Amino acid sequence: MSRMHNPAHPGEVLREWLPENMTVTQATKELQISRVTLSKVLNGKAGITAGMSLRLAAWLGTSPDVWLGMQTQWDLWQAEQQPTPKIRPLERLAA
Amino acid sequence: MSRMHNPAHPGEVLREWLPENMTVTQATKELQISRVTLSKVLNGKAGITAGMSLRLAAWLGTSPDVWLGMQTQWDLWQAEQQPTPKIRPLERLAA
DNA sequence: AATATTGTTAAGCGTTACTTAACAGCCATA
DNA sequence: TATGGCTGTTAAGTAACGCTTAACAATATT
Repeated sequence: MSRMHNPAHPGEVLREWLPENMTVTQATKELQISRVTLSKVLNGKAGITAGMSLRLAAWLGTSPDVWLGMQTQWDLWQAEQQPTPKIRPLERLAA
Repeated sequence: MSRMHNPAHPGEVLREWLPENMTVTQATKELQISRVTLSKVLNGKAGITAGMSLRLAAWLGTSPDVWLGMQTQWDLWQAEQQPTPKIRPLERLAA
């Protein structure tokens, strides 16, 4: 029992946080990153790093954990989709 | 107001989860990774990836989020220690 | 004493996030 | 119409990181 739905890529969510009229170029000036970097994030071609989450948090007034956590969940789901080797649970001694 | 203490590296925490008598070599056989990989994680010379967190979860009977979340918090703290560019908060229109 | 096993370091490979340069598409203005 | 400035995306190059196998010194085993 865990994540069952493909979680949205953080870039998709980020899109919704940008004001309608705001261009990518404008946003990158505020965030002080290159246009390319933001473009790739928005298109799901790059992930959100810790540093990026700090920038987003400072700019959008959220917690950094929101963005980084989203990325984490996405990474996890991706990893879950790949065949995992069968690992036998460690037998712990009862306390 | 946020993280103020240097969070422990996930590898340090992982150490406490390994049974006293268990060798790194043994653990890596269970986890099906190389000795080097686990060694580096335990010594804080590598992070815990999504795939690794799944392995640990399967083996130790925890949620993967525990390990990946720990890594996330560590990454965030590291990023916070570096000088962040001053970003002016986005002025949102009142609803 | 010789051999095996431990954990770590070295070296190489593949992936990814970042940058700047280059590009095609759109819009304004001369 | 052309021309120049803007848009967002792609191309190319660099640096960092996680992973592997090979090699090593130190310790344990036979």
